[in-house]
Amino acid sequence: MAMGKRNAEPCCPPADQAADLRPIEGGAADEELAALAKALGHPARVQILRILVRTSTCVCGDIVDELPLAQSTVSQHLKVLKEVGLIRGEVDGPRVCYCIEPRALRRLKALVGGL
Amino acid sequence: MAMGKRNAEPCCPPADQAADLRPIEGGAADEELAALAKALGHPARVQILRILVRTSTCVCGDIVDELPLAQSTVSQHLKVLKEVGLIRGEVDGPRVCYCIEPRALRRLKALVGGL
DNA sequence: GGCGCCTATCGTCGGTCTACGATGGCAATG
DNA sequence: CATTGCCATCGTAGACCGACGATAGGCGCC
Repeated sequence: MAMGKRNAEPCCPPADQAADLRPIEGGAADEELAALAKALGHPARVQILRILVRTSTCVCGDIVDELPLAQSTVSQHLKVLKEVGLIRGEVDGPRVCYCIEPRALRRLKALVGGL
Repeated sequence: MAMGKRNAEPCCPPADQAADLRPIEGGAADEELAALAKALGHPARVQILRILVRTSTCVCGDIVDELPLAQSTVSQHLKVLKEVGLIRGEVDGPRVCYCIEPRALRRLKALVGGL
């Protein structure tokens, strides 16, 4: 099992289209938007997010090469994005594949759009 | 002069509808989005922004009363929002009126929507 | 089994943020 | 002219963030 398969979608979510029912304003929404915005509040993380959105598939070990930062620093930025739920990381054999979490991205757009 | 006048628009921008021509992606856009997002990355600032958007007119001295923070702290949050251009503050006699900057808000929505 | 690659985590240092009280400036009021 | 109200700024203390090197762990390969 688990031969060298590393093509398109070993981890990307299956395009769920369920609408988000949480409110778009109020105290809880304020804190949620603030948390998401804080995660975006760094150029490197914006860049990482863009890379993941652009490829529209999971990216494994190539993210470090795209940024002028040390490997540990990139790992921490990935951790921040993962903690707010904007990205997902799954182990695919020897490497870890990161992909975007479309629901969280839609949620962010909804919260910002609701301003 | 200047009796209790504090109604609609002593400072609010005249609803300019000029489209923003700056690019929505690339290195400069990344830093711009990161700066805007960092300014939003605090619940108090999200709340302030919502207050200004809700009233859709300038708010003078009532912002401090809406938040559970000291006056100096609120002033600093206002300064952060002003430095990224999301809000505008103009002196109106004895008090200072804050209002939202629709262009910056539209720019933020465009940048987030462009993800 | 041992080696090498890739990633996460730890520890640390310097810088920034957040919160507050205290202080100072400015305009209107008395 | 003195006072009052409103806001900005300063100074400070504690918490957090961003960056890095060093270290540890998991997996494939020889």
